[in-house]
Amino acid sequence: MARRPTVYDVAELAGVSIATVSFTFSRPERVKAETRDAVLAAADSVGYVPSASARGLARGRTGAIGLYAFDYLLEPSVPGTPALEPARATRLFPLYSDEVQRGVQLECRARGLALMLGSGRQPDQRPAVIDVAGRVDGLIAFAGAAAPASLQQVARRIPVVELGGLVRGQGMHTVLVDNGESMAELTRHLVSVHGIRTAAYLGDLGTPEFTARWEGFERTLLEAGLVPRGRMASAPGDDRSTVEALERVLAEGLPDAIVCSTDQEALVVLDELAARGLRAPDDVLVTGFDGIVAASLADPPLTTVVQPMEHVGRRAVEILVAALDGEGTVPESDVLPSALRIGRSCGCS
Amino acid sequence: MARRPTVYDVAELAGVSIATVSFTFSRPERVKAETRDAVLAAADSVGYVPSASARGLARGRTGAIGLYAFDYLLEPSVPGTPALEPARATRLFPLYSDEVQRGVQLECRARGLALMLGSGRQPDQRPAVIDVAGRVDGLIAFAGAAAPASLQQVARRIPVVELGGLVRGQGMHTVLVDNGESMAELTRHLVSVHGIRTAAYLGDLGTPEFTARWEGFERTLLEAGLVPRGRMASAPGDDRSTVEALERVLAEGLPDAIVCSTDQEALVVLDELAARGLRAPDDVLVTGFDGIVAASLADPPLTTVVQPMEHVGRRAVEILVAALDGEGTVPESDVLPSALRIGRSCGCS
DNA sequence: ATGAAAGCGCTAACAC
DNA sequence: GTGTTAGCGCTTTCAT
Repeated sequence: MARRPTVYDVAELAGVSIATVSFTFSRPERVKAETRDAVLAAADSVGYVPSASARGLARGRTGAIGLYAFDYLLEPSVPGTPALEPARATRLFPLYSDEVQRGVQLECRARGLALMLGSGRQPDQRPAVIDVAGRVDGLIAFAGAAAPASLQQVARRIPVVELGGLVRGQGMHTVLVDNGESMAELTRHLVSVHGIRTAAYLGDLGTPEFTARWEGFERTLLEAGLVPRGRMASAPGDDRSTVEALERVLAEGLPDAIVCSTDQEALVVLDELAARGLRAPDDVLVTGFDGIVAASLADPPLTTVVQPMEHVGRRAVEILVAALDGEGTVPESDVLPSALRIGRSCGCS
Repeated sequence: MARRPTVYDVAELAGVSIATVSFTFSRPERVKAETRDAVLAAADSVGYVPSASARGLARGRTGAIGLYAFDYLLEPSVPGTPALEPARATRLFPLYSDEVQRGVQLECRARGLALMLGSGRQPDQRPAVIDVAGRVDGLIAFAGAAAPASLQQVARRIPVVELGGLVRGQGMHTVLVDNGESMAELTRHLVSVHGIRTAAYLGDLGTPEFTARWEGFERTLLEAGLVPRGRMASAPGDDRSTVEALERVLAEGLPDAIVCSTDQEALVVLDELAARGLRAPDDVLVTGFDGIVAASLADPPLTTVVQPMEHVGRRAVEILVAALDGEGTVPESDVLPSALRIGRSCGCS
């Protein structure tokens, strides 16, 4: 590849100084029209592509924001071995994080911001989130995707929005839904409309959002005078953990309902129940959380809590931009509305 | 936000030179263990986040690749006015480009590459693709998303993979399917299995891929001794253009089949036919191209050509990486296999 | 309206 | 094994 032409090449060809070249691009109105034309012509003729690295270094800003996400878990751990059967992986796309990412992308496009995507699985030792943070003016991260300590370190330098996270200090913001109350509402539906007496919970406590869901479930059952079975550990994206959790539930005897912390897990549960000759809602009620596309397409369609996923992503960008403009000194924690969506998996017709 | 600590701060605190700090991160094995520990401790304590701009400038490489995509057209042109009714926009996600992007993302993650996302709609005058190109070591672009001239300019400096584009010179690569033959196969199916006599074509000639599709259709009809109706201009993502194209088709009298250049357009056609009391395949056969998720979910499911979208994205990254490693001096044009997928919209049961 | 020059933070020879 | 130092390409005062 040819050496990339620089401002020096353009300046020389146009017969001006590099400062003039720079001004031509950054503040065209400050340059005489004919000078500007000469510079632009020179730039075109040498194929000038400004270096974002140099510009970023000089300006102290990159003009990009970052999105730090989970490693999908769709990548095979052993190359050549699919981590997930293609059919299932395909059926699940787009997941929660994909829909949120879409919102982030759309908002970035609308604002002319470049978006840097990063995720775990970097080969080196430094936390990958630090690497991404070094490339951008502000960072959005899914809670649980990066170590809280790393994120806090980053937040000391650039604004951070942790999706579904806790605000813990300066420069840290968050966008989320009221997970506890949403899960409580869903659980109340099962109790009051479907009269369940026993319910199992499948899920994880790895993030504040997940914890809130479990607590919303537990609290509601207790309020209804029912005794929740203990939580069975299961993680979205790790189907085996979900299957094992389900097996433990079944070993204790079929409950009236199986409440899952995410749609992704609920869909696995539906599949596994079917494989055992059981069917929702006839044999057991099943619910999810998130409102991903696959949830509505499932048979039966999942009863779930729909999160405003695109909106979550857009809002995160808005908060970041405000923070970059200096308005965001105060940590923001934005709670967006979610909605119960009744499918047939809970026994409703 | 506090001033970001630099190598100088870390070096001072650790009592070493900045070179040692640099080596500690880039080649840890070249540094004595205790020195390394001291540096890492110092870095941690000041919250050091290396500047990718400075590193990129010094190294001449950014460690990121770029993906330049269309502006979705889902953004309202007049703020506040949805460009597309939410229901339809949602139903269509993920589109062809989303699935390809997913492949790019997955491959980047697997390789520890950062991914820079860019698209049109930048507020300034310089082509947005130039801006993205300045930020990365290699660029993937959807054909038609950027002006060919800009892309060629970029390709003189960094390797470029134009998805579905033509290879026009050094540093330009492409990944695509055999659009002409695939469309021909689809058309032959309509002719030989369903015995169509008249067929209308809805689509665009804006990219080489689209042109090849039209030609494959036209050629096949002529070979079968049928006279194709002229192509009706319609663009995916611009629903109004598709609706108008359909109106022109209907004004000429209902053909046996309506062949669309993309699933996205075919889905609009199905909707609009329904709105006129017409139904595929009873009143007219309808086909698409791409194999997006919404195509299989449509009623009736679309007969279409399925592109290996995720694979296209992954392959593009592979080509770029090879080119960056210096193996890619020769322009590559990679043709991936596609497959006819029979739905019910063509009249098959 | 334009130019000179001092950085921006890091890397990589090269010297020690 | 570690330090010195010269850039990398651009922006941005400050002069002119």
